[in-house]
Amino acid sequence: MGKATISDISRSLIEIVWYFGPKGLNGECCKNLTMPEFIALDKISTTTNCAVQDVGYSLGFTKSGATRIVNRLEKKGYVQKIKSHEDARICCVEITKSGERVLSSANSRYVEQFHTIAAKMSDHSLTDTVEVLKAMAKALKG
Amino acid sequence: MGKATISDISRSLIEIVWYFGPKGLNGECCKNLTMPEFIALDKISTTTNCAVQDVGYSLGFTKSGATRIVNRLEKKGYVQKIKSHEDARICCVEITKSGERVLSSANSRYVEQFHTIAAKMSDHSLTDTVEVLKAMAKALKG
DNA sequence: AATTATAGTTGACATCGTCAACCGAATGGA
DNA sequence: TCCATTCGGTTGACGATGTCAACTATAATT
Repeated sequence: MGKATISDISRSLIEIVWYFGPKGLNGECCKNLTMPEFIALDKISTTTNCAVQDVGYSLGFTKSGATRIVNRLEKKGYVQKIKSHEDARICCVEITKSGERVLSSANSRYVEQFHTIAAKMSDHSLTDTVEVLKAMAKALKG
Repeated sequence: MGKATISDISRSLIEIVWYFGPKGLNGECCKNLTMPEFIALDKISTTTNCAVQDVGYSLGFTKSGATRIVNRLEKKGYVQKIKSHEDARICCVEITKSGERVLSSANSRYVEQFHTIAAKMSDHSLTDTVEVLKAMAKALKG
């Protein structure tokens, strides 16, 4: 038996990340929406005049990768690209009605998954758990 | 401006997952080790007579995918495959010295990243945060 | 002994993101 | 004003990664 080389916190974090990440949840947050698409769609829905590159920034993709993921979302009918009036180089990406439905549905499913897990954490209240995760997410940006 | 369609907890969880996941941390937990490889290596290092499929199970991969990731690790010199004596169909995957070094190094880097974030969470002690994450990881398996 | 189940491998394939080269539009200094 | 540069976006070629289905070999069952 090899000794357990990695620490508890690493393993816990990785398990969480793997479970809620791109490969977990059957590889899709929602029917027809991968995790990066989920993130992109959220970014688009909360950003006015969202340029293609803005999507790339929030995902850590190159501008090429940004174009590709936006195109995929467009093909699925969840967003549309509109040339900016102020600057003709920029494409403003906007979420469609269909996109909003899918985003909302993905969110529900994601939250539901989280609640299922949180319900099993007998030593921690849902509120506490949520607070820690929110604080952690906030710390990522600081 | 589209209304923010998704809930805080979804967004927080996703941000964490994205940051500590396959795409975050420069796409590699450690030089020359992707996130699935990290997980596989940990599984291998803590499992006696680890079959190729066992690696697949812990990642949620098909047996084909398991073969491929083990082969990749073997090519990098981090594991070796040994035919089982009891059952000639089974390949026991074992971590090498080099593999242990890399795993340990990836772990350090991962823990360090976590501590950097945790240090910024002024409202939550490191201990509390760790406890919540451990409990959450445990709940995933229950 | 013949059938069936299991572990693993492999070829063909789809997905996805990067890199580098490119286009067109904006901008700024001579 | 003209030209060089910068900037947003797109595209072709590519590499990485995982699945599916077909296959081999070994074990277990009947």
